[in-house]
Amino acid sequence: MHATVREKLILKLIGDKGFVAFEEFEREIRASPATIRRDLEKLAIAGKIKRIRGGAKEIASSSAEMSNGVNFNAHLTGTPFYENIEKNRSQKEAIGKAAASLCSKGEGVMIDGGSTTLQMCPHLAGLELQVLTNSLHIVSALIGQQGTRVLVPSGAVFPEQNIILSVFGDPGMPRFHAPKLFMGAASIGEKGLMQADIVLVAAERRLLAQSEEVIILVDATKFGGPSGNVVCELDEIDTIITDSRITDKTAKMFENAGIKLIIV
Amino acid sequence: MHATVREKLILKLIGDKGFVAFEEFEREIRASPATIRRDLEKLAIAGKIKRIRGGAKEIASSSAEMSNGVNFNAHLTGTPFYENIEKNRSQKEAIGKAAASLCSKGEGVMIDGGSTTLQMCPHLAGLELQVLTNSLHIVSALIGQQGTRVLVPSGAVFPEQNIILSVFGDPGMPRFHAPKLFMGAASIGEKGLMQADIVLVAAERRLLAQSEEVIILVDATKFGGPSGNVVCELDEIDTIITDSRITDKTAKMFENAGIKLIIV
DNA sequence: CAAGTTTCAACCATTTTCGCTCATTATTAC
DNA sequence: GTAATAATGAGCGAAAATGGTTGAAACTTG
Repeated sequence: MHATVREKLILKLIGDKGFVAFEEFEREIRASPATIRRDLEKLAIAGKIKRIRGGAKEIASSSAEMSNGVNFNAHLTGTPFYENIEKNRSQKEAIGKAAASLCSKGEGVMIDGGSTTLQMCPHLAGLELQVLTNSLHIVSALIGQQGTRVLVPSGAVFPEQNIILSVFGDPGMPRFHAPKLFMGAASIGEKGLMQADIVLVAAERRLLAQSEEVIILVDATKFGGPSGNVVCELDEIDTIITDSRITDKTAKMFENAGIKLIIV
Repeated sequence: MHATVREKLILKLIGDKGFVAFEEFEREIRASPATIRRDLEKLAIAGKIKRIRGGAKEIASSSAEMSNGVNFNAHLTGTPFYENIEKNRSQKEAIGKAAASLCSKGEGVMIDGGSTTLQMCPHLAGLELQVLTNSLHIVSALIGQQGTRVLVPSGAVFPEQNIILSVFGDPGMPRFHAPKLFMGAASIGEKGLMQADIVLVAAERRLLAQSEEVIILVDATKFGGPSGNVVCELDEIDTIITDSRITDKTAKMFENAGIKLIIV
């Protein structure tokens, strides 16, 4: 059996079942264990699959166990990302549109990555913004827009999250300072804004340091969610845009913290 | 059996199954293995098929192979860039492979954007390189590779060329310094290396300033091409990788300029 | 936490495949 | 008909892929 055939078969098996045990590969593929292992390693290095002890699984399911954070990685492989996009889609669209309407023509803004902030992008066309973002998803969403200037910081690309993050400790984009920062979140509550992934935390803190007005985009399912890593306290947040499913109690809590609430 | 008949048969077999093992060619074609190999090589050079060890497969899945990252190219479909990828494709693949073999494990390198340098990327998997690039095409080709670290400079995204270029005049990535720079070209001749687009010139001069060894990847159709903007003189170039269609006269000219020539 | 089991990666031997050279055969030109 | 050129076939050394073995690492169980 030839290498290309084995490769296709492996990808097919994993595509079907999500996870495939090594034993199953041995059964399905007419080749020695050593060869199968080599194939798996090659595919893992190429980023097509993820090897785990006892077999191999698709890339996507690795981020599914990253619990409920904004799933950037899924954008790479397809289905789970679209699930995430579809989740609360109409709310996210409305939130994104409202966020876009806060931008003035020609302004410079920063946009953090996430499935909610991503929904801003279609509405930014024609505003002639200068957008600084560290998210490659945002870059790809904005790159075709005429008149929108996209800026990125220097740094290393983190493929799991698809963001650019300077590893030197410096901001990576020293000369840019924006009045507004649009940011998503895994969850938000009394203790502040939280992300599940610490890489995202590091990235977002960089952006926070360079911004004046912080605007958070979250659908109402994110309130009081599971614990995570605190990105910032509530008093660093200026505005929250969310949907109407927010409870009065939660709304009151944010208003007491001095946060402006926009409900769409 | 006549050459033209064999050729048609080969293309038919590959068209049907996608991948055909060499053994199968031997069975279907009444000719010696040596002849079949020669036919395959001819077709591969012509860009009709793709040879791989153990047989040959169809050329398809050009971007599918490397598009497991974010799609920065949606706005570029139908542009000259895609035509360029197909032009002299097999030569570019061979050149890219040779260029990749110059990299040592764990090394830090810079890769300029272009349809030829893009062909390096699949061969870089597993080398655990630190790659600095200003080309989003290169980023998306490398982003899925486990172990390959991708670095980008800060700056504005130029959508026409899909590159990141600092508009402040600074290098955008001050702390990175790489031993090797891999670069393409629109044409190259006695006056030096040339690009048609002045944005590319600006971007490449930044990279040149941070590199020690400059390696140029050009297929042989680029020699003595049309006039353009000079990126650098010949004496700044250390190595040129090209295909065997280079003329003796041109080869002599480069060697006289002290350039090491690698012909694939 | 210790013993036992499973899984894995690294190593080496074997097989397969490839590119090169050279001899042979077919084709063309004169 | 003969010479010259191109195409084909065969053999050989090098490179790549594969298979098997072994010792280490990770996980499990008592």
